Amino acid sequence: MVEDRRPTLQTVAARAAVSKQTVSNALNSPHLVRPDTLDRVLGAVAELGYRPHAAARQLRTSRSHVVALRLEPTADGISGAVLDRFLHALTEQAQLRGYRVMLFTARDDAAEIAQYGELVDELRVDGVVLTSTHRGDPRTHWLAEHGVPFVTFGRPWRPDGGMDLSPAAAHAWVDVDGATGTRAAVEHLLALGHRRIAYVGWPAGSDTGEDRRGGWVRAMLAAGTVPDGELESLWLGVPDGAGAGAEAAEHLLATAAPTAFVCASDSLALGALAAARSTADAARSGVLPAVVGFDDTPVARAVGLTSVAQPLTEAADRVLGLLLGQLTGGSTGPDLDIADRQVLLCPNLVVRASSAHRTPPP
Amino acid sequence: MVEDRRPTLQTVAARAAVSKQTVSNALNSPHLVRPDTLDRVLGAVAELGYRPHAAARQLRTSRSHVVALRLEPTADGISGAVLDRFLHALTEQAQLRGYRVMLFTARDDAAEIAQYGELVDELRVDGVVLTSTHRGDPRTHWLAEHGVPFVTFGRPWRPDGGMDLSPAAAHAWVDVDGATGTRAAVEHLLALGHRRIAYVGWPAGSDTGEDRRGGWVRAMLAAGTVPDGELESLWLGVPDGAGAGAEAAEHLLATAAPTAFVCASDSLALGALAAARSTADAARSGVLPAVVGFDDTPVARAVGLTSVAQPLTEAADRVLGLLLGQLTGGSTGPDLDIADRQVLLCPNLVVRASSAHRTPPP
DNA sequence: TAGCCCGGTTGGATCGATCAAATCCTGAGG
DNA sequence: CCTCAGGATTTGATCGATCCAACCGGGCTA
Repeated sequence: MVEDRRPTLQTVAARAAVSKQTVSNALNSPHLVRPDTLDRVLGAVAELGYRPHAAARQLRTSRSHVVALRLEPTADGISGAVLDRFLHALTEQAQLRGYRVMLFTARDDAAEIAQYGELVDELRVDGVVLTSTHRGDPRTHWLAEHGVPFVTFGRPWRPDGGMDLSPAAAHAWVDVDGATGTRAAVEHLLALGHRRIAYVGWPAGSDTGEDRRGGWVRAMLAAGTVPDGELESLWLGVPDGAGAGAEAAEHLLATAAPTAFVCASDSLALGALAAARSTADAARSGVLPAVVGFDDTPVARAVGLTSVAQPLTEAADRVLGLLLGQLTGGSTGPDLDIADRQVLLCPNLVVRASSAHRTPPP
Repeated sequence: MVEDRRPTLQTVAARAAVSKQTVSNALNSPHLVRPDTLDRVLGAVAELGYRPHAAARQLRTSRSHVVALRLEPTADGISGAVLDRFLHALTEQAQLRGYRVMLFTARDDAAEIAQYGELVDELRVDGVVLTSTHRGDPRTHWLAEHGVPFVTFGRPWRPDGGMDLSPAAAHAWVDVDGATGTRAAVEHLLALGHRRIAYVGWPAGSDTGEDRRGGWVRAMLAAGTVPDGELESLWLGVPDGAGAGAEAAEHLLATAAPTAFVCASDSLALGALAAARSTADAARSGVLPAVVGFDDTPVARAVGLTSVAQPLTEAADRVLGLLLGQLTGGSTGPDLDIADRQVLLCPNLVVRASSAHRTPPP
């Protein structure tokens, strides 16, 4: 309550018997200040508990040291936790580097762009982090056109589903290689002796989905444990959710007799697990099909589900690194080679009880 | 790319042939401006796409229109989703009212207070939203002493576990009445015919835990379906987590023969559900004990678990209402009656398959 | 000794908005 | 015709920091 009043540069300057400019230099460019003056000034700063006024600084420098992130509209599924953990890591990393994260929400891409307009025009944020990139994403184009520094967590996808390599899409991004994740899952199951490994994923049209399915397809082809022609009957694409996952798994069990499932998400996997259990119970065979999920959400941990974990902390780290590179390097500086601005991280498999047993049915 | 340069008040003023002050008035106090001038000015604003510079405004008014929220250190459990949904709602509400949410993290209370110091001293935020209040919380005292407007999501708890009613704790808060939630759960189960309803909660020492357990105790005493003396043997306190929940439930099933479980969290409930299933299987009785969780996390939805849902959207709404009331009303204005600044919301029960069957074992 | 360079320091202008007070208008009243 | 009240508008100062150009004193060269 005894708050006299915020100390300003002027206050500190008076205290240290120098001009305010010298105080500013002491804090921002210490090498310009003579050592003894520096000590005196820093002493005064400490005594008074001086902190620069963010708005004043920003007004002059037009850097806010804030980055914006859109909070997805109530990610209802279990996988909502993925963005959540990414957000954590991002906030932590930002803080470490002297930046802060500001949130906003938007119902759709158009609304999101409107928000960008607001945030950028008001000069509230220096840069933007985008998640959930999708085909023909209008947001990246808008940002690029308006010269807003940004990095996406997610690859730029072309309308046809491939990766967009056009100049407009040549922005910095970080992503996790889903295909490698599902491939690792398949190989893990192969090593356990499974041969007929099914895949429960999403309907065609989802980029991330195709990515993950691709890993399964290639790993299965490479293994050759199933005739190539039969592969098509070993997978199903359904909307995300435990219920849909259960139905899909049941159907596959009935029609294709797999001994293990690789799933595109933990929600699907949770359903598959339930289906596997009830079927095994019904048959009284006692041998449970193995199940592997994706995203390593808290649920996976809770129910002992093997899952592919995305390195979210590292992703956040890299995203922020790239973004801050753009901010400090400036557009004039020698740009990083494009390859260095596009990062593909490898996920890793967390093995738990749902795939621990070594005894696939014959 | 054709960005001429941000329009400023001056630009707009020139365009509308008035002084910049008039433009400012047109935007902030339209009633001071003659209707025809107002039109002209607003026209110019629209044409130029003018947006006030947040930092400049803040420098003058010392209001940032930003509120701070601490992101808990990777809430690993399933219940992390609670804060997540609260965060969503808060961001949305804030945006609706012209505010934004800024995040930060802190390892512990001390670090959190340090962050407050930074955010407040730099005048980055106008107010703070606190979550997870606990006994003898040092954060509220710090904020109160430093005259920082804040609202907590969570009641102020006394060191002895009661509610803190001391002047220092007379701050604005919003919370959800856990006791009412567990009571509703019990009554729901009673209506289904259950009589021996067990409780799986956390060890004594958690305020929220005591709150929730209290609801169960009172509801059971009121129902009188179990001799008062036996109540103590019908509950267990264990650390949060599905594993612990399963063990606790198994133990209770073996020692106290309950036909239903009320749990302090969805994680515990998930464990209880698993225990219930395997025990029922073992006995081949075919009748599953009912289970009710708490928090209505996505997992509950996924596995069909009845759960007590917190009205998080409303909570966020009220929190923001209280906070903005402090900000705009100012400390000079007639303070709200204390009763109006402390809001206790009622959760509601979402009934799903885990408690839908009408046939408790005899 | 005058002239120059240079590290260290200083005063003043500036960023873009708002606040406070002065000024301009306009119509009513004397 | 002049005064005056009152609203509408403008002028000038201000928030707190950084940028820029000028300044100062000493060491060096010529």
